[in-house]
Amino acid sequence: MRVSKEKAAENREKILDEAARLFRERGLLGVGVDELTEAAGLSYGSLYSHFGSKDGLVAEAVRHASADFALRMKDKKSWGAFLAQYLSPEHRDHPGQGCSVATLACDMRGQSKSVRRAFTENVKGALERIGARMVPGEKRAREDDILVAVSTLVGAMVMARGVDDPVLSDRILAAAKARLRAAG
Amino acid sequence: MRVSKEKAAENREKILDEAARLFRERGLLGVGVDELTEAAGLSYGSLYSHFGSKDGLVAEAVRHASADFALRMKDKKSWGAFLAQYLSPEHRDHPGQGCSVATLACDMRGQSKSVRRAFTENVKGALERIGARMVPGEKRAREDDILVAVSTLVGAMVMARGVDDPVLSDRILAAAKARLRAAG
DNA sequence: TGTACATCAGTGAACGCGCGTTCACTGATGTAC
DNA sequence: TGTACATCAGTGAACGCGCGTTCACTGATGTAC
Repeated sequence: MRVSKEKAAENREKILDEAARLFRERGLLGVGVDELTEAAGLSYGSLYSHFGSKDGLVAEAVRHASADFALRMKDKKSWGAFLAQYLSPEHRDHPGQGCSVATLACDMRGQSKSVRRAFTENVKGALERIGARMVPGEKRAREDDILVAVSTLVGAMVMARGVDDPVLSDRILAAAKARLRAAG
Repeated sequence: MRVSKEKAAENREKILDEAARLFRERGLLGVGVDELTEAAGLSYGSLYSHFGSKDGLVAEAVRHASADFALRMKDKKSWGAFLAQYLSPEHRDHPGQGCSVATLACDMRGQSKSVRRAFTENVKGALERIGARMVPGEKRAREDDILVAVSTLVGAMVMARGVDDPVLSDRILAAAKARLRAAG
């Protein structure tokens, strides 16, 4: 049945929230449309009213996930505080609330142009936000320094999540943290 | 029909070769058993004679992919030669012959214990082989330096492959190369 | 060396299952009069 | 303000499709005598 415009906008936002979380937790291929809409308290048909297709939802959810993580990191203003949070076991163990670049980079394989474009925007946004934190005050960090720092952050997180050995996983995060602290 | 032991061993190896390539190209979820066996010139039933299940094949193929890449990099003896090859656009554009850690790290999400264990062995092997190249002669590189170098290599490759913007992609590789050259 | 037969690598029809998508339908919303 | 009705967000049965797996079968291999 029809619902009010306010309720419809709420429902759309709820689907995006759940999609941004579930896609980061289990990957773009790992979550089906029924589970996405059910998590938002709706039936699967409503996804097609709002987004046209799963691919359409994915493109929006990728952007939504990036905005969500940026918001969560907003209070980590210093480079040290940002690093400590990013390279923490908590971030590693809760990808659903974490960095969308680290969780979705590998999922870009075989995705549509619009999804890849959304992901690329996420990367550019992350470079900008992280670069702004690397040097206090006006002086901008060198572009290469930012690229290398983000590569190290993402690589450390991806590997720490991939390995089965908790000791090695912790060591990967700690090593990256120690190194990047010096770059700030 | 039954085939000779030599032919059976050959067929098994052919399946592993194709699986190691296809899994790196399109992900562990991106290739089905019919395609895997067809690429090896066999029918899908034969996979179950050799490996018991797709999961069984995946665990062996993950190891196989790592050994394949190690062999391809064997002649890149110096740190500089290794870096130039690893962070090249050629490596980025041909994941099927490339580093299994960079291609399969994100695919570990939701995999079985045996597959994750095989992947973790790959990571440890990569750390050892890369560490050996970082410092010429006897002196061993510091453990943290190796962990950071591998994180940066993997992160740069994962991001360079994920983004849609070829200029940004090249810049990610170049920045990591310039930085890591100094660490060698 | 020749024959009989047990072994087993490989085949492919058939299975249940979950996927993304379509579309006729429902009924509250919001508007026209 | 009250009534009639067009709109459209949301529903869920049904679709075709591809997946991983099972299993009865085939027939060349390799062994026992």
